[in-house]
Amino acid sequence: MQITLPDGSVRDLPDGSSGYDLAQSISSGLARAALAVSVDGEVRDLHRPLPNSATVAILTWDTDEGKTAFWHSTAHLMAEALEALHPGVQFGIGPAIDNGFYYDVDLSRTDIDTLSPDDLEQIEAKMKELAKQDNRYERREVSKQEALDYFGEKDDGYKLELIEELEDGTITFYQQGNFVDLCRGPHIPSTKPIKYPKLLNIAGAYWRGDETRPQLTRIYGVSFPKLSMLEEHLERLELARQRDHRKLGKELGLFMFSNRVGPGLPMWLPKGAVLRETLVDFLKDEQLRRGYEPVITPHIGRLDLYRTSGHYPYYADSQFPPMLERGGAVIPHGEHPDERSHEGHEDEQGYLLKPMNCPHHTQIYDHAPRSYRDLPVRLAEFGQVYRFEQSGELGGLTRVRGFTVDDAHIFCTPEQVKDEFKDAIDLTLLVFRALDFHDFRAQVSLRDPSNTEKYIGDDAQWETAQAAVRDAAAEMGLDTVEEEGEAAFYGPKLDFMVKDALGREWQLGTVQVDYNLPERFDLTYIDEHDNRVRPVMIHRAPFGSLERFIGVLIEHTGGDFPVWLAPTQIKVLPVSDAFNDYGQSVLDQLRAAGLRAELDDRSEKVGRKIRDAEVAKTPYMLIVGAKEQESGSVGVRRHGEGDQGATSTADFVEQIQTEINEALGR
RNA sequence: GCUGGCGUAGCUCAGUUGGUAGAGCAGCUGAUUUGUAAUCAGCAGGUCGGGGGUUCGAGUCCCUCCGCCAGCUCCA
Repeated sequence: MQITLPDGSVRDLPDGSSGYDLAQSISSGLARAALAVSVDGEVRDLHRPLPNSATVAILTWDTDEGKTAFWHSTAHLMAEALEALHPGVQFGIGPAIDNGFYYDVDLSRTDIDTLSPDDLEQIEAKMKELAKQDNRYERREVSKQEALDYFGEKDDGYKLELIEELEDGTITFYQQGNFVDLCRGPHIPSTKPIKYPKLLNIAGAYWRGDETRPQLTRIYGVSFPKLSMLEEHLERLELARQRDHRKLGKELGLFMFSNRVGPGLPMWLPKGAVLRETLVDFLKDEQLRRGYEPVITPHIGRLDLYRTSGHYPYYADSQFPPMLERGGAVIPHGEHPDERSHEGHEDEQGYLLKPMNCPHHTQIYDHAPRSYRDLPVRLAEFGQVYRFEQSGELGGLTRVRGFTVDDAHIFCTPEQVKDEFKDAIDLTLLVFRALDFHDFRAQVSLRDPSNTEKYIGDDAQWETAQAAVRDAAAEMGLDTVEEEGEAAFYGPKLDFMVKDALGREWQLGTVQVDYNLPERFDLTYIDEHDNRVRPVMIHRAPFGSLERFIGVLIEHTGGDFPVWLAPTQIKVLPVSDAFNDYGQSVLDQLRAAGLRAELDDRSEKVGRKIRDAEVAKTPYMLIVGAKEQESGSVGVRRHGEGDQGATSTADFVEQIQTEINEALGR
């Protein structure tokens, strides 16, 4: 048989050889490291016979596919261990994920109701014991009937449901030891390399992701062939926890929550408020250059406003309940206001805390007749909005109930849409660059074609809008991924996704085209032929929300903000009380130059002052003592880098201002 | 909202089988006057998340509510 390797070289092997034979023929080292093979692009078990002529790549631990096979095999091993310890356990699905694997299990027929951390240790121990038996992962093709018969007795409908959906003739079982699972594979050759499994946590997960179906117990884990790899992995997890924005936000005094104020309602402490306002000023400045006009609108609006926009009552569950007008509420006889659903009644009057700013902005656009000569009209507002997120979804600054959108709505002619959309992308990229967000994903969020009634607007509008988003992204040279079903209910979006310290992806910046709201609010302008026509609306928010953005920013920087953003940029540290006056004069100079500086005039040793400033992640420390006082200079120390030597105060000011301007691209 | 875990001083955490709270840091006071990551001493600080129950006695056990965390579901 002729096997082609990815590098183009050809190997001649005896007919019927497996991937494992191929690996061995290359080198024994590679054979030991081999986890699976890719045959003409399809990932397969190492010990399956190869076709007579194929391109075969050996997949090792260094490849995603290799890791997937390893972790997925660990999931089977865990299932085997669990079944041995708790007979009667039923299994849902157990795939490999980015960083390990999980298996969903139903314990209802077993001797236990729930799993505790102690149980996990016990399962882990059993896994190690079973792994040592070095059982092969055996693949077996089975008929549908055979598959149904096998699981018929032991399964309340999980595997059976999966089997029902499969075509007869495509079904395979995998068995290692006494454990048999429905599985498409691939798997590693045997259990032996799974020496260091680690079960990390337990959570609930709905069967097939459907909240109306039973909730299973999901066990997350990871595994490695070497102890050092496991240790390194756990260390990385720990480092990620160190960068958690909730932890750093507390330590650096940036923001807080209060049970009395309410869950999901962040409050900004002085340092955090400075950080946030600096970000706001940065964007305001840039928007001014790009022809945006600031507006300010109230936090509430009449229910009718949202009836027109389509938000009320259809999104009632994710809004704070409406404030009904005194005497204006129409409450059916016998119904207590507190017991009413949030959906309300068509003719009741009242106000809603705004879940978004768009409806208000349409009214600003509409307050005066608009000419094509006026367009585009770009209305910008850092608008605070409120959404009643489900309690279990709240978390730190990344998912809150009250947040600030760096919102702008651009009203333009259909011809201007593409350029305006591109400029909004450009602005978003500028923001990302200024903050060193290089690792983001641009996602074109389209409507779900199989569920179009979730969205407002007709098909033609959607087609036009989706094409506009695609084109603009392509022309800006963005590498995009398309996701169906991720659109806003009023239009498609281009979303910028960034990961947090734990690898969870968050939507930050967003640009959206909207042909619907102008229609609903009957917005018009007079075109060059004196006709009243519809403008197109573009929604855009480079940060997305300040809260979420800053949460992710904290995790990216680990709290080491660039100088232009640092709440305290400089700390002046006199070596003793005798130099507090000189320190004060340095502080005055820094502040006069517009820099955010503080003086540490405590009766402490400099070592202590430096330590405190370092822990607070202050970018610059200026040590002042006799030498400096005499020559009018400062001893510069940079956070994390140590002593930078002495320089005149004026030179230092100039140097730091240059650094700031460069960071901002000015 | 669901499943599981957690909630002790401003922060990080101890608290044995139930016998009515303890440390370090931070804070305050005093001493020290300091040259590139923690000076010393003293003092003060807690309805142990809230409420209810069991008990002679509850931070420890039970119920309930609130909040936080992980995941699921959701996310205009």
